[in-house]
Amino acid sequence: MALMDICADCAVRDQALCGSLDDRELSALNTLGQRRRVARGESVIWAGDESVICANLLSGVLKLVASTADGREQIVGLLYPADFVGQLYADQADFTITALTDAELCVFPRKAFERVLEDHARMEHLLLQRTLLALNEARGRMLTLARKSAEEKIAGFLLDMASRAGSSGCRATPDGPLTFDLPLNRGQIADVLGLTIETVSRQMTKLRNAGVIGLPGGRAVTIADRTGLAVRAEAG
Amino acid sequence: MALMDICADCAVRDQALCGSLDDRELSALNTLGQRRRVARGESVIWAGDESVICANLLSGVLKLVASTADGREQIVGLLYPADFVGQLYADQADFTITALTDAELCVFPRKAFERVLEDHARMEHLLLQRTLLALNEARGRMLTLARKSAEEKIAGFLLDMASRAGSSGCRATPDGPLTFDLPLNRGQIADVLGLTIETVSRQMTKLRNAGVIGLPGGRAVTIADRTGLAVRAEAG
DNA sequence: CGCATTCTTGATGTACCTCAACACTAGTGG
DNA sequence: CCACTAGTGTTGAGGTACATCAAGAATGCG
Repeated sequence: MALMDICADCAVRDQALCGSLDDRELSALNTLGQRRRVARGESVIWAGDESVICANLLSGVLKLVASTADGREQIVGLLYPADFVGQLYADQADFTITALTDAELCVFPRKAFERVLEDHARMEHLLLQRTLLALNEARGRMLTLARKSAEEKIAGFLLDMASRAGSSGCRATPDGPLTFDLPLNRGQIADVLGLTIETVSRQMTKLRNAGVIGLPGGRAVTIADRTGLAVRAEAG
Repeated sequence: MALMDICADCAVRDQALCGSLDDRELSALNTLGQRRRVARGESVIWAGDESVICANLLSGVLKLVASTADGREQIVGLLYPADFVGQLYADQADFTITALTDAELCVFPRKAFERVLEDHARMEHLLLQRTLLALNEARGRMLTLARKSAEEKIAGFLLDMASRAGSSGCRATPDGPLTFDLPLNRGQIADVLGLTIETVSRQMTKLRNAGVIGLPGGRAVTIADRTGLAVRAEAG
């Protein structure tokens, strides 16, 4: 049956909220869910619009953007595969959600998903735990945004991205040099860290000149001296 | 019975998470809960310590503080009566929680409270909704911290505090002058907004000189021109 | 009243922003 | 294969908002 197929070949079947459901329960969600591809740069949800959909992210990276009336922007969260997308129990969306890379979603009508949640305590419990984690992360980020220097912000960000890239590759050498591609361009990094493009660029070359990282070209970064980076992330 | 008494005279019985329980269910919590008074300045939970307790806040205001290794601090949240206090499903506390005013708590062992939550889907649901609200607020605050000017931060903060003070008093004149006491001193306001004491002070007197607010003395503030304040909160 | 704390105000410094030019990369079509 | 272009990243010069350092002034408590 076609409906079952969309979960059968789901790359995040076990990591996403759906992981809490058995095959029988999953079929209920199946009738609601719909696969959707979005291109890099395309928005999934606009701040201010009615909150009608939510989704599981299957592949790609999304950004969660808050902005002022006069157009200043701040990325308040990044969403990775298996993350839950959207605002439940809210009439309006507070943040704009846009694809940073081509991405694939499993989209649900918001209200219908909330109803499913009501009947599945384990799934709601998982969502609670994720939300608590996200809240802690957001609060940690408040400290970074408000109190850390540009150098500390960049160093911390690169460590974050490295651990994320490293975990998926499951490297044998946790302390050796690691090279990976950033999913964000300089402007987006600036939007994450509350800086400007120029400051991001300058700090990156400063770290390269210090021999702590390498910048082989494109969006690639190599972590040459992880402890050096960690030191700069903590005090500056 | 003495156990029942601690809920019977609870000031936040209906607003707190317990509001989701009927009298019978409440007695179960009763056997776990314990009233505790804390003095202004006293800490309830320390960052890095094992997360062994949680609580409902009955009266007073608490601050949630994140800090760097070298002592820079950021208040990442304020807790008011009926708010839930503590970190569930975590071994360690990530933030220090300290009383800004004398306060009263209804304290529970964390693990025991988690077990109660398991059996009471409605309470867990309430907690989820609160957590989602807190997450949205934290994300909004990220925009403020990273992208707004000192004037915008102060104006927005005063509007926040005014609406909080106004709502409890249930004023008849939403647009007339409103006077209230800030629960925070200048240093704490600075810690909330990611500024310094001096900048907070300067911006306050600037707003007073502009006729937008009055500073009658002590920690009192009067909102003289709410729309003027709102304008300054949005663009500056 | 006297002492400690908090708040205000001033002078100076600096980290980051802004504006501007240039270099690199990648994709397109001749 | 190489110009052509648009997007992205780098580097420089200069400005500014806020921090820092340093005195006083006001407040509040014993």
